[in-house]
Amino acid sequence: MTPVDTVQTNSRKQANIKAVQRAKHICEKSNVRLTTLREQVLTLLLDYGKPLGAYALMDLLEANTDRDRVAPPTVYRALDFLLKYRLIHKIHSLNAYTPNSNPLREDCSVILICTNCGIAEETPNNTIQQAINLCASQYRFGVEKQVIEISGKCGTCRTTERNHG
Amino acid sequence: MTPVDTVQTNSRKQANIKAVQRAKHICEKSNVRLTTLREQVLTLLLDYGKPLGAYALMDLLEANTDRDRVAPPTVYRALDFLLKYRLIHKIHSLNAYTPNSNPLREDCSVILICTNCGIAEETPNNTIQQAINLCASQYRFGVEKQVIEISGKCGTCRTTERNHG
DNA sequence: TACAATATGTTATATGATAACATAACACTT
DNA sequence: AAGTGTTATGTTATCATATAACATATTGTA
Repeated sequence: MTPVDTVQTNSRKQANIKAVQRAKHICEKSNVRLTTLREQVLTLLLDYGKPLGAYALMDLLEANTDRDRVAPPTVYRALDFLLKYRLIHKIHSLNAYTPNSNPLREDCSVILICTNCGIAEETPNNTIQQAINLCASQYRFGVEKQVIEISGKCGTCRTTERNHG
Repeated sequence: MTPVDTVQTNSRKQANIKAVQRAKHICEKSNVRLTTLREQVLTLLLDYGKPLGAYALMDLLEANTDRDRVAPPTVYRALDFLLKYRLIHKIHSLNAYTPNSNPLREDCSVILICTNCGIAEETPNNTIQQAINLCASQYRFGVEKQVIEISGKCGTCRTTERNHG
């Protein structure tokens, strides 16, 4: 697979390779296969560095692999698999997908989405998790899934704006 | 407009009428109009009692008003207006819309979505809001919008399950 | 009334996701 | 290695959600 056309530091490249290796280990432990397709999708998401929609992923698959045509079910099935094993997140407010930086973590992951640069940073947060659990218990609500997506300007973009614009 | 076909207690009917009145006041203060279409959409959402998708709303508009055909842009524009003035929320994890039970409140609204009965309950929550603000400030992230959607079983459904099933 | 601004109607199309069925790859048994 | 069940992918069609672009109508105001 040819590398996607984004600027990547060497350390990020290394981190992405490690993320794929971790994914492989997780799949092995669950006795499921990180097939070529699934690995390609995960790698594209890691390398791109920003959330990608399913159709953008289809285009990248066609551009960066030897596949000629990729139909929607192909990529959606790969995404479903990666979601199931918590290797990626779906960002509902963007209809886009992004790697899960820590698939084994159980608690709440908050996603900070920069409306300026498009980067979505994930952060574990026990405080928010506790607040949600308390809130839910007050309603006797049994939590199964939670979507926490914060949009705004990231620190980097805010600093840049202050200096230039 | 004929009432939508759902069971409604008198107190809920009254509450919904008041919610529409509040919406009118809010629009007056902002010098914008809660037109017939917009009021119909808001009323349908209030009466239905559960989140509704845009296309379901189109069907209900056709069924419950004297409109013959309602095209997508018609309902989406009404939804955009109601969203802008915070009279409704979009639930991203469902692609559906639900009334905002307190349009004037500024802080975080958490939405508890029951996967069993479909009811989405909204709850203001200062604790979660503070936790989010703290989390964001640690990343020097400037919050503009937040989506907090919790899915699971509501208290009522859990009680019913315990007794019957 | 005439005008500008706002709102709605109408047609077409973009974007996101899945159903249903066919084929291929894998993994296990004999 | 051949057969068999399971898992994964390919393929076509379609559903579901949302918007662009332009036409017409309604409203508020000079």
